[in-house]
Amino acid sequence: MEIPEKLLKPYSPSKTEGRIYELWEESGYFNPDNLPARHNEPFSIVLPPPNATGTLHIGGAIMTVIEDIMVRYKRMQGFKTLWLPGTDHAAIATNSKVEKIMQKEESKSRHDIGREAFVARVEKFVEENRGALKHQISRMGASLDWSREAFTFDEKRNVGVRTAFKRMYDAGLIYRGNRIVNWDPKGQTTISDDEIVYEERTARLYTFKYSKDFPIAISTTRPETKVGDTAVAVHPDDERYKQYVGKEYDLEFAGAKLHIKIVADEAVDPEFGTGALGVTPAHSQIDADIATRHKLPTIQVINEFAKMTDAAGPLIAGQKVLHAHEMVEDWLWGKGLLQPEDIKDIKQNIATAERTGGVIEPLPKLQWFVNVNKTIPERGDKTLKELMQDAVKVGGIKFLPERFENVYFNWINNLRDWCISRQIWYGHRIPVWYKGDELYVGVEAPEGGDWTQDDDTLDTWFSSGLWTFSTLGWPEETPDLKLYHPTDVLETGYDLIFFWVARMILMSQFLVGEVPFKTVYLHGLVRNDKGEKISKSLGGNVDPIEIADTWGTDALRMALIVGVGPGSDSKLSNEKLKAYKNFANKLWNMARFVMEHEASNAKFKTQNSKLIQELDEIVKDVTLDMDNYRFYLAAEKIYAFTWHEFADIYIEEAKKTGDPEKFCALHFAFCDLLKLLHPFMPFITEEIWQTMRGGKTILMIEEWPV
RNA sequence: GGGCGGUUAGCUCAGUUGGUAGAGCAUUGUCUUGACGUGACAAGGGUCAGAGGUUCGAAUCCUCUACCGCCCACCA
Repeated sequence: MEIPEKLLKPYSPSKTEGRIYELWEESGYFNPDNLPARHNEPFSIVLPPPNATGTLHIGGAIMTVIEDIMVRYKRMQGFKTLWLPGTDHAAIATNSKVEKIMQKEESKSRHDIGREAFVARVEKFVEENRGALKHQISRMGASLDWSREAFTFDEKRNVGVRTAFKRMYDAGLIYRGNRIVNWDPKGQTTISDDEIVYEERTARLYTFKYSKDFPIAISTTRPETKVGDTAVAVHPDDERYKQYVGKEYDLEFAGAKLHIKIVADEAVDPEFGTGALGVTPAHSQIDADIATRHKLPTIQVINEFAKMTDAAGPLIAGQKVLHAHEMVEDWLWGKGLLQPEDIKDIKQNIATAERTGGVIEPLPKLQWFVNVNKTIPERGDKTLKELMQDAVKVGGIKFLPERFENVYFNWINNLRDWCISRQIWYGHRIPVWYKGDELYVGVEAPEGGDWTQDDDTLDTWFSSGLWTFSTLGWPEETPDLKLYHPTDVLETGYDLIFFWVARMILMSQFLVGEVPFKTVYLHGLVRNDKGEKISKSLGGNVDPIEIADTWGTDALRMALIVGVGPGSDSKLSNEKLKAYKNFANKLWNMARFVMEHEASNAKFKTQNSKLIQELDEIVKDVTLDMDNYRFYLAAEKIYAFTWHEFADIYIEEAKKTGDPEKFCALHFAFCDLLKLLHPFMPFITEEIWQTMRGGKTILMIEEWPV
């Protein structure tokens, strides 16, 4: 056989990859509707939608690669394989990113340009980014069905979100309530419990009495909030304070008039500080809980701008929280209520907002919530919490690695009602309209004038939670939805268990009445040579496209996969990339050798060939690994066999003996090895296949060897 | 305060149900052999964190300890 010119030179990814991806796209086989008839049984994965804010980072690359491996494997096995792409509008992330850009470039805030102009601006930004993102995902070799591409904020998904809201509202699972929320003064919005990042800081713990006459000393790190106190709580068994429980005191503290009741509550730790807790119901979740139990009044003394309200009293009203802190401290010194020994440094976890870094200020606010503890008659009187537990306990969802199931259950046990309304502008507007005292909830705006829609938008995870079925056409009963839902595998990073995996289970269990997926494969974080976290926010950015340019996409894929089991963090090093780049070239030369020595006329008996016997073993072994999601092992095994058995032993042997039967066996085995390798190194294997077969068939849909 | 993960060759990591340790890279030596020097052959290198236990036998199971890392939690 004549050897093409290109095989005489080293393998060139840059001259190959674009052309091969086009070949695949033109074949139409990314779309399961176009697959040959043997592809019957469905297999589906939805791509975790990358944020439309930016470029593909290394975490997005590993996600893409793992899923592409699964999908290519299943497609070759004959499944009607759908891998559905999309992007996430990532409401809060995008909103704050555009705000940052505007602040930096024009020193303007979103309030300066108004809602409409701001949203238009964000949409423009998103449109520019989405195209780039698609290109980058394709560069990884992703065999995604682009004809079904979705966006969490497109019209169809919008209908899905409004429908979900309406159905949950009608079922009493969504309610509007005045409760303590996590307020981010910097981002000017509420955030959910999961969007809080705790930072350890040293804080000063002050111990003092409200006034000379008050019998009990309290401890606090935030004296300025004490103007909002309505009680002092002690442990019921605390002998020191038993005589005071039930008594009430009127006093003046830092210019504010307080009415303090002494209450006994189990939540108080008698060992901490003085064992007495000044209860500030408006600005602490635990205090709010105590206040509810003891029917205490709530006084809001801090506003949305982290300034003291008028209720804080004339001394500090209008002051910023930090300044008020100093003023109250000064007041305490001046009144002789504080001595140097009353101030201690303690370690404290301070709550900050994930996106803006702003210090969270708990505030009472009228917001929308998802009730996770309400029983649902149409779902067997279970609560959302229980439905989420059932999905894993009896619904058959398996986590990989299994240990994350405990993490999941632990999260559910601690779950409170989910605050879903946000005061940012970019996102799904809450489908609620008001007219006077009337309230209307609907998929579309109510008929007639005078209705005003709720200003708030929904938590971005509300729409992400619908992703497995909103992408398939829900709420319509589409053929796609019937065929591909529940999806087979959900593959994502373990850091998204709470944000996303749990929310998808919640939404699917209630809205569709089934689990959203059967297996959850969780990948770890990719770190650099030094073991540091590679992330956009921390700098030290590693661009997967740059790596693919330098080493070839196939080498990058192998480097990301080999030796990296689910759930474990990994390191990406140049040594590893080099090793697999070399492997690609080795494979290239094997192809040349096999083609040069093709002995198509020779007869050979496979049962007599040791190579073929060993090949059978490796096929069985690798197939078992693939079925059990051990891609890191499968890849390594094929690599080792191809190089160190097939090439080092069998090619050398054939060279020495010149036996035509041996060359024939080589040819046969090499074709199977290309198939085994294809999910991992799709570009070079397809390129070799095309060269050997003269473009007659396409490796992507060849049958997986058995 | 709970929970989880890690600790195996210089480096990065495998080791699926327990049977006297493996890979890649790195190091050293040999090979200017027409598939490939991005190669081949070969060599060196580990008391599998420590202690105890179960077992005929443990890197692998159990207990404890140490260090590193992560997650969760309403100690104000």
